[in-house]
Amino acid sequence: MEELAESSRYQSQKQLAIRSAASVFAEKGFHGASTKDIAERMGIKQGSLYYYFKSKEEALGEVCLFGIEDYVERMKSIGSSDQPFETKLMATITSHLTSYRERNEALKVHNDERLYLPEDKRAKLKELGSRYRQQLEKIFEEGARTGALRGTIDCHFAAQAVIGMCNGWGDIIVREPELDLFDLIQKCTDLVLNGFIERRKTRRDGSDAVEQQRTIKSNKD
Amino acid sequence: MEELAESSRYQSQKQLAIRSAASVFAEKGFHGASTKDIAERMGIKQGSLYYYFKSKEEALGEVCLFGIEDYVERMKSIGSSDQPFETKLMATITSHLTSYRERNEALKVHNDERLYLPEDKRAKLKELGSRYRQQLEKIFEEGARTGALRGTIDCHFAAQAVIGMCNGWGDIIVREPELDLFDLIQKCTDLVLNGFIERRKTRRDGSDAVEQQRTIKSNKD
DNA sequence: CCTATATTCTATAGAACTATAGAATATCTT
DNA sequence: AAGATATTCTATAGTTCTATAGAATATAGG
Repeated sequence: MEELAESSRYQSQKQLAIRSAASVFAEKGFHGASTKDIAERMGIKQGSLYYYFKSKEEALGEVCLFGIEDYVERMKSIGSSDQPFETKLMATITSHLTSYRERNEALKVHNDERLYLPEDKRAKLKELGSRYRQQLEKIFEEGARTGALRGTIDCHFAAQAVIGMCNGWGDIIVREPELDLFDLIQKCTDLVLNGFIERRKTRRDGSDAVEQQRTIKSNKD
Repeated sequence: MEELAESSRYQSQKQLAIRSAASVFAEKGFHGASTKDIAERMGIKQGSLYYYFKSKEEALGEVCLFGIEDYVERMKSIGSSDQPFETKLMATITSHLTSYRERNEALKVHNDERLYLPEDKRAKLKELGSRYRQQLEKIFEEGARTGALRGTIDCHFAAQAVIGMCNGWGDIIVREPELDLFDLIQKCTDLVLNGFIERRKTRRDGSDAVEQQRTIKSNKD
């Protein structure tokens, strides 16, 4: 009688509260956003907001964690699916980029405002992020085992680089609603798989021509 | 007699003020950082800070613009140098990643706190960022012209993706001082040039085998 | 309609923060 | 040393913000 009351109009405002907070945090940053701003966006008075959150930090916490579990879960199911490496990679990139459009404010906040979170939530968020990265790392490791990847690939690096690149598109995706997300997903996947350089030229010597990757001259020091 | 007084101890504190502000902004965010925090990190009292900045926003502005022109300039000189595409790309990645270690707080602030800047500085920063991206885009375009790049590469995408990936390493570079930056630079360059997948298998059919890039199956809809 | 519960409101205490003014001290130049 | 300039300090006005308490209103179920 008190656990789940989905049917009534009661309780239904909590999600609106989280979304309002997310949107104001995204716009003004955590400290720039006042509880008055959030309440007004939600259509209530400043004091009333404390019915939903017992502090501003808690509001940020709920915003940051809102839906993130699902997101990590999705990553996990991609990893354990039966698809070839290329497909898993593309699915990951799809999931990551798409989520920016689906829940833009929340993710933007998640990226920028971690540091204002109370310690426990920050730890949880860090752990979820780490789980997410490890999941992707496993996909790369499997790709390496099955020979889909070049042997020299550092899987830890690879996972981090892909996540970084995807996050780099986050702001742009949020700012430019007309951007063709599917096109972007394909290009990102293509970059990660194939890189940018041409490989037309065939070897002149009779060697095995196992690798045609170009190496780059070090210009260190 | 009033323009340049480099030798005296006067004037020398301004840079410290900017660095202090940068470091506190990076830690706590713009609104989270109080002028008291900044002053204390600098070793002076709160009120004294206003000798250097006439407002907190101005401090943020100086932090964000501090050194950025040089940075964009360096990018330009890379672009106009006489090196092959691969070298230019690596130089870009080197410059970008190295700058995080050199001036970590300032760049972190630059990424996160743009939105609190007064309009004019924000515009300037946006313009500098845009110049930076265009410069990199030109390098890609030249690579495409000379045949170093695959014909299908979208240079605008490419520039943005590389910048995004580099920024993704920013936090990590700042947080982990023991990280081997040169190793990271090489891996990033390698990824962008070659991608991750193996290309060992040679074609069975007698075709020209011009491209061995794998394409990925669309799983849209 | 009545009771219980959920939601919102008003009003405010108390804390923190920005920016300014003017006095005080330090450093430079001659 | 003396005057000029640069830097820092103290003290404070005025503003804004968070969080709480308790009253008021809305909704649900019998």
